[in-house]
Amino acid sequence: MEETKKISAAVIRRLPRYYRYLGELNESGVQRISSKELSAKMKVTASQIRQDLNNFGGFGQQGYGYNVKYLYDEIAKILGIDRPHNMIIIGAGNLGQAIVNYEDFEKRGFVIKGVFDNNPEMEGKTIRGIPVMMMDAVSDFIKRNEIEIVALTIPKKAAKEVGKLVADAGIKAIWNFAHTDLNLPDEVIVENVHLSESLMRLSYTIANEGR
Amino acid sequence: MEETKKISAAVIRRLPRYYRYLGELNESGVQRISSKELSAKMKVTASQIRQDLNNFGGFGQQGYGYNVKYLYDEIAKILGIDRPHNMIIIGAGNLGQAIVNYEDFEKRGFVIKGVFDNNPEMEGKTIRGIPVMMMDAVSDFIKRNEIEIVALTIPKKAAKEVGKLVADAGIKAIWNFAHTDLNLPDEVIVENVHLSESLMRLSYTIANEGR
DNA sequence: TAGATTGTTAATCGATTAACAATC
DNA sequence: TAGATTGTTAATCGATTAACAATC
Repeated sequence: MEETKKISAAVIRRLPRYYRYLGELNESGVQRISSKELSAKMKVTASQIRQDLNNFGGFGQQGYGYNVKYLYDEIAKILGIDRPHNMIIIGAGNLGQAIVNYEDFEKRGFVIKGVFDNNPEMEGKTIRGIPVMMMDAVSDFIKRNEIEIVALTIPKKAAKEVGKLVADAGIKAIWNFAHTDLNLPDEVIVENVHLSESLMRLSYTIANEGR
Repeated sequence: MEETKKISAAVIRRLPRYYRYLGELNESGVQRISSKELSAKMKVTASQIRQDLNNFGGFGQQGYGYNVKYLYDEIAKILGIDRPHNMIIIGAGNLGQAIVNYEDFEKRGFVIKGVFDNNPEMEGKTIRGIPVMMMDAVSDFIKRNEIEIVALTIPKKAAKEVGKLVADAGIKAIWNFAHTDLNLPDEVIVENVHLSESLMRLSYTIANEGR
């Protein structure tokens, strides 16, 4: 709530990657690391690492470097993954099922409480033990189960409408896999995963390689 | 091959979004649009649109704006999606199947020629008519079928090794869904889709909202 | 203590926005 | 022609890198 300075999107984009590397170092039993060593591993400058981290506090120690486990835990706090987040999936197609079945999200505290679809044949089924429900139940479910996040894995055509529906139901954030922008009020957080755009960037690089 | 000036990653990141909006305008029968109108729709500045496009050429006309269909086609060329790209999927799990079943990629010219896995039970099966083959056949298949792109939808543990395998087989680009960096030679293009990092960024925004 | 490495300020580099002459 | 809007240069803003004093 204090909100001193605004953290740039570029920094936020890098944070999960730091977190991943620190997690791996921690797993391997590494206890300390300097920005220089980490920079070599991650192929970024040591200066950038120090600048990025110092947006959030002084986590290191002169002459020593950073304690891996400590920094790892601090970044978890910054990322807000030091506590669970309730999530539902809307769209029980292949992609929705892939997300449900990918257990690592749950390990990170993203708890999938339900899956929703509008195909009556799916009703009553479960995916990895999680019940599939019909769309008419979604608003109620969000309110009663303190759902913070909706993963939208439905076709583009329906996405704007369903986005509005869950926004009205009080969802905090939408993880949007539909190939469209949702155009919701500013207080609804939207994180887009546009796979087709990613594939086009790849194609661009192929077409224009030679760097 | 002429390679005049280097296009920044920021511009490339925006190109597919322009392409998407222009496609939609074209579908709706809109024939011309000014940078100002487009900027209002896309919520970017008109200046940025003009600057971005002028990296690749003068596609507009003073006093008129841009011809939607023409610009759409030109961006397709820039993105290299004016010709087909052969692709294989390695990893026939939920995510791999989701990509195979998502027909829009094929519409854009990304032709999936095969799916590979190391689970013997999958051998001989097909997904949307595309055969699932075993990993020992992958190198040969790449060479014989002019495969340009590999989508890697396998667990992190195996990803580096398989990445090296397909790089050695002469693949141009890897669309990497594994939660790891591949560390391949520079000539191999890697486009990462790290879903867990996307979800953490979303979580960050929840934890630090109030902008 | 001497050496190492952070935290932070300053310098550089690059990207975005503004402005406007060119021109359709 | 007059009005509109691009293409492009200049100004601003922000992000990255370099440098180094502080300090463990």
